[in-house]
Amino acid sequence: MVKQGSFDDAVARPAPRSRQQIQALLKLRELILSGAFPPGERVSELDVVGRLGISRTPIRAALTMLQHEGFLRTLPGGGFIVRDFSIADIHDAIDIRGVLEGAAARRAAERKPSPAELAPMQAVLEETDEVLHAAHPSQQALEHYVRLNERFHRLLLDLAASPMLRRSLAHVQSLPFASPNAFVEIQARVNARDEVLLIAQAQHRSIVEAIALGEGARAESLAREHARLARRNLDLAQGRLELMRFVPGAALLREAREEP
Amino acid sequence: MVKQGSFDDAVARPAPRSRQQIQALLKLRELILSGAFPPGERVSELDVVGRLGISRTPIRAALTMLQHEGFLRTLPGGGFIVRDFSIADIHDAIDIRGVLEGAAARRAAERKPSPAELAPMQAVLEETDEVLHAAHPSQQALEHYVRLNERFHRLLLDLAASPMLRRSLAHVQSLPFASPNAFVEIQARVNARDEVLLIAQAQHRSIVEAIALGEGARAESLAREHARLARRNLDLAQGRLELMRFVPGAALLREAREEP
DNA sequence: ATAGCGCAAATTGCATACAATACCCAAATC
DNA sequence: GATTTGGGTATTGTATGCAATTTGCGCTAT
Repeated sequence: MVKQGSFDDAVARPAPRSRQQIQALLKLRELILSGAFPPGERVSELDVVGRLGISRTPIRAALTMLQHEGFLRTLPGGGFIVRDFSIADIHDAIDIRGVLEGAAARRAAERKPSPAELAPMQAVLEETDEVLHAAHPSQQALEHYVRLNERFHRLLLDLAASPMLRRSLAHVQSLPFASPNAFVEIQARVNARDEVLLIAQAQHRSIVEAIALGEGARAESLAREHARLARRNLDLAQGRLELMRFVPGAALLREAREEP
Repeated sequence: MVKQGSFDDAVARPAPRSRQQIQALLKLRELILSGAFPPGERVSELDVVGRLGISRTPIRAALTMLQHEGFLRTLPGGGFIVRDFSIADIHDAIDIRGVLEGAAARRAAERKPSPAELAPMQAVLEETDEVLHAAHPSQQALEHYVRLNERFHRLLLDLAASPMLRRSLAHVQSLPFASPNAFVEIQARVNARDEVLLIAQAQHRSIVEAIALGEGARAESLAREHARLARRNLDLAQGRLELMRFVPGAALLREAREEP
């Protein structure tokens, strides 16, 4: 009934088809995210060949994939350079994620899903409640929460039943700091009592309620506001270097320099 | 002041860096859109090599680009297959474009651009008025309108000053039937008196007005509604095969078959 | 001293040989 | 007769040599 997957997850999974390509993609992304290739530095194919011990062909493929994911820019004369990101870029990405998830929530609501269809989300809500209330702050509980959070957002997207929305969101979230879980780690460190997580959970509940009632506009604005929580967590970490280290892709961040 | 381009137009221009890749991409896309490779058919590399007289390397690059553009899907065992699209897919793509352009309009309004910044849009509005009122329906006038329409939508995106929005919209519009100009041709054929174009122009005016007044919510809903015009034009053509031929990418359309 | 020109080195783009893998059909066995 | 297994074929994945382009440096001339 819920026709989906039509648009292919090829954007989400960059669909590397062989072992060498997979290895090259994973290792290279890891190297970039860890700062081994600083932003602004040119990434030469032969350089990567030397570091990974893989021949140029699969490495070129991986470079193109990383370009589509947003980590690399192409140079006019050919070749790639590592992108850098400003805080404004992250704000921007989070906002667009909010717009898209808002659209997903609206479409989910307008489809008026049956209780049976909503059951998986309800289950996530309840399981999250247990995690938040039973367990005291622990790394394990946090990881459990992260998994549940991811599941919630995936189920929301499923309910929207929109291949194009799926494709667009996957594209946006290929940037690590645009994912729904991007700042959970930070928020847990800044606020041991998980206050923000409780707020997030309340928002999840409201979104599901709005969807169940078919209240599209409400669902949309709630989902948008929900994305703002990530911005808030980011702003909390702003300026505190010991926290900014936990921002995904922190190595690609350029601190705001050259202010008048 | 309007920081832009940060996110790279690499998604818009798939950034082929050499002549062979460009040729392969353009010719292959042309072949697919013209129906030379019917939907569902596997596109073998050697087959394309035979048809285009270009070696496998640039052809592989072109194939992956076309996959990212949405025309091809990857097969589990490797290789590509031509995608097909349903009317529902087109509706979906148009809706998401509406969502994104709505977000663009809102952000433009919330930035409260100065009259100087809005001048280019005002100029487009006036020039479009001239085209719509002076000229009687002619192919030349229509082409002029198409150019102006494209300019309007590009300027709107510029005003939003959001790299991520730019990237996402480019991604969505890589599918030809998701572009703002996709159905202008059809509408002109179905309704010689350009009624719909007048409506579109009125909507353009309202959007600019809302932006100028800083009315974000109004600008957003207007832009969304504006995208619905494309849907309406598509629905007008629905079922009339002599019109559906003019839908961009018509060769990739699968008519709704196997209904219960 | 500086600007412009030209050559050399480095780097990407292209082509192709070779390897690995998936697919298909046929044959044999249960 | 159905199922499974084997091999052969087709197709994609990988590596690398060669060509073309770009970049940067040094030399020269003004």
